[in-house]
Amino acid sequence: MAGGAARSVVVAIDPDEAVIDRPLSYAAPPGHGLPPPGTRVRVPLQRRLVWGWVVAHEAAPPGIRLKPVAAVGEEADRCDDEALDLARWMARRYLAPLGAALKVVAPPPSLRRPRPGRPSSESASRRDGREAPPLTGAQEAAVVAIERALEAGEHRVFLLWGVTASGKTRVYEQAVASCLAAGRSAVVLVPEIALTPQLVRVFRQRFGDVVVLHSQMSATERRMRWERVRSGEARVVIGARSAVFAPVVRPGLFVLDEEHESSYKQDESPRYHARDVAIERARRAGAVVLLGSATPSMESVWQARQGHYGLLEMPGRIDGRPMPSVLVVDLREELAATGRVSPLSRPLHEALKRTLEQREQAILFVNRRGFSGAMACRECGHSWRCPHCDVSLTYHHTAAGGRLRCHYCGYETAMASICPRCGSRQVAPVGFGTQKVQAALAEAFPGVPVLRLDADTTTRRRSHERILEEFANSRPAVLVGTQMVAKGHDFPGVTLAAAVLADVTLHLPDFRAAERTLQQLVQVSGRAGRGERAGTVVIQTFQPHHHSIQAAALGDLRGFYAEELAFRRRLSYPPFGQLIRMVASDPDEARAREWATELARRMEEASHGRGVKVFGPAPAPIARIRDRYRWQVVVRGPDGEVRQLAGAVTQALGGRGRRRPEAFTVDVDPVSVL
DNA sequence: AGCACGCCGACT
DNA sequence: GTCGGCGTGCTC
Repeated sequence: MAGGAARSVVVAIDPDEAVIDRPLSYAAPPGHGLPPPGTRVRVPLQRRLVWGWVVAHEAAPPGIRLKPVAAVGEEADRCDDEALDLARWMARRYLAPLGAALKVVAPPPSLRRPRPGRPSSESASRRDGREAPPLTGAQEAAVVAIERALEAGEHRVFLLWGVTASGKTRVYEQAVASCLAAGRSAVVLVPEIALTPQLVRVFRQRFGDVVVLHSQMSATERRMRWERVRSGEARVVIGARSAVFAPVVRPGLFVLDEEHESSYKQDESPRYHARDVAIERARRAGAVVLLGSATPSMESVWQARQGHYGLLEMPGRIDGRPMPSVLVVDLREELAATGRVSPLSRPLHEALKRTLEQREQAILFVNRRGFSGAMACRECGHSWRCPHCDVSLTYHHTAAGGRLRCHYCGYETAMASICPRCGSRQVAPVGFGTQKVQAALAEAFPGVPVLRLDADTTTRRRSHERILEEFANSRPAVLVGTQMVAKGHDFPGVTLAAAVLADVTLHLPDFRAAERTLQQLVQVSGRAGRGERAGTVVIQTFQPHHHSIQAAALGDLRGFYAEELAFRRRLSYPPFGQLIRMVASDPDEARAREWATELARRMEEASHGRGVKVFGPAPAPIARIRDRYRWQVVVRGPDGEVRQLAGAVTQALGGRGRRRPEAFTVDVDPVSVL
């Protein structure tokens, strides 16, 4: 480059190719100008070539001979300015590397050139005009409010707080129709796409060309669908978390169904929350966000109460159907009366019997997969633990006999019959998981189909759908499962829903424990009585008077939210303050500990007088996973401020000096501090 | 002195 | 992720 101010490009390296914590500078490719920001480029790094994205231009740093960009990617793989700006926002908002943020907003990699013009296997013709039932008054009111905002083209966020079976899906559907009528596109997010085939069917029938995005797609398929969205050919997208980045043309509406679900938070870098990303995209595009839930997050309820979100309430079920009646079973009394704790208490057994005799269906929610909780020795209390993680092993029934399995690293070993510590043969699994409940049901109600839905039964493709379909077609039948049974299904034949042990989530050392428990119980309850016949709910617990359980039983959500918000305010927890969790992990415990200690010291030092509180350093609640020791620091403080502080401190610490731990993660707004 | 190995920091 | 530099500790 001859004389003058030589310019160079700043490139963020694709984090899958190399983990580089700062962008690197390169000279223009030989014989070309500087590729514009967003361009995918291949650049030399040491002795290889890696992919990255141009993120800026700058004056070439003096005194360094820059290597030139080796190749420029295709125009179709370029990140447009909108996506690039969103990535920059995410990197700041979540203290994530820009490369990681770009990875999720960029066009998915195209392996082969997509054949143009060939319609994708899923595309369907438009079938508008389906006979839809008329809207209820509450639905109508909600739709009108949303339509007004859409017509005005203004950015608004609505919280659609409707009890289970109040018909929220119909509101989404109408909102999408209005959005399309306004010439704009809509993105509908659901917690897990595999669990919502019904929603997809309804939307296909109504809107025809609906693009579904999910993680089990091949790369080619994903790219083809993505292109159809970007071109404006498809204007309705349904998908899980990552679909929030769908490159819709003129976005007008973002819907988040079950907005309180923690699956909207990505648990790897960039640790974004789809709700926040949707709101940010909508703000930039002048679009509407519709957050729907029967049990909204504390954050959204607070925003609505502050008047920042419009509140749309639907307090009754469609067709005036009654809310189910709830029975709380005190397991302490069961224990006293029967001398043991069975997953099926006498009242639950009775309720199941009635339900199955009437050829109706039941759903049982169990908090733990596998057969039981920990394996323990009755004589000396010894419990079997994973040699690689600080957790108990869980007993599973398999074809190969009893196995003890670690739910964190997958370690597995044969079931023991003798205690290694005291030699006793009195060793048995304690507590119960989905497998044990399934077995107990099969024994108590021979001949009745008992289906199980959990992480162990849904490893294969489409297994979710198959299990749910089989359940839908069997009467009587029981479905047993982990949280996935509670998520938004609409089985009109279900008249009984039960939480087998409601307390489990209450014991977690997490400030959201009460909120989670309430949400789970209300969602479980919501599965019962959605059809013609009224529903019954059974909640089994050792703490029948806990406010989460009482609120779920009485349906007193207002009371619960008021109480819980007061508690959060008192302790400056979200939504009244922001949390950031930082975890250092390393095979060498001292290294993890020392890093966390230095981090806490610097945070403490920098936080003076800024209302920031530092917790730790402390071993993480699960202090070791896969032989990595984990030490954490949690900071809490005013929104934004604490983030800025954590950003500055981690960056300073990341410089030279102390030996870095093998992994160091920063989680802004963690869903749990576990 | 010469060399293998593991650890650590840097990568434009 | 992957490379080279360097210190440690062993061998010739």
